[in-house]
Amino acid sequence: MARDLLGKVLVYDGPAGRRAVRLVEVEAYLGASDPASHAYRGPTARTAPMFGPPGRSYVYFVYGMYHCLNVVASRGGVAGAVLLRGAEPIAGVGDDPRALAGPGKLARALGLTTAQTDMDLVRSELSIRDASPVQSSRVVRAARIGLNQHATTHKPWRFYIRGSSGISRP
DNA sequence: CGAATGATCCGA
DNA sequence: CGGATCATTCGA
Repeated sequence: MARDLLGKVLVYDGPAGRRAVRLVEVEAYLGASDPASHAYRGPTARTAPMFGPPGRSYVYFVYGMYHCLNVVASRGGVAGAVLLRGAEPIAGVGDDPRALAGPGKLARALGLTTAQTDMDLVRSELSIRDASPVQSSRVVRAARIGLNQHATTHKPWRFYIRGSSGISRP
């Protein structure tokens, strides 16, 4: 579940060395039942990772200048992914959480591009590691951000840690 | 092919 | 609120 990614540590051992952050904001996207999902209209070359096994990365390029990182998390055999939207600095990304507040900024701070799509997030240079669970009382559940009206489901599939400074929008 | 569009961000 | 800026997708 998307919510369970909160508090976990994302590590990228890239060309610039180790970069690590603590996830504080995520959004869930389903497949055919979710008009806002890239998997809504079936598989394409770009969205192929979303239809593969869970626990891998799906990175896409948008607006001609930003990359966004997702964790593939199919639900009962149905395509799905979790968009990583915000984090707090741990190592190698400076010390300003605002530089990690937003999916485009997060991917940029880590140095991720579509070259890092479809990677094994358990055992590769891009990985997610367990951390102590975040208390439910610290988690806020809300509507997702940035979707056009038609794709908006109004379902509360955005999760973030209350009070964190690495959040894109309170 | 050509055109429209977008899970964003920044600055005015 | 609009501009930047281009890979991807869809229709002809």
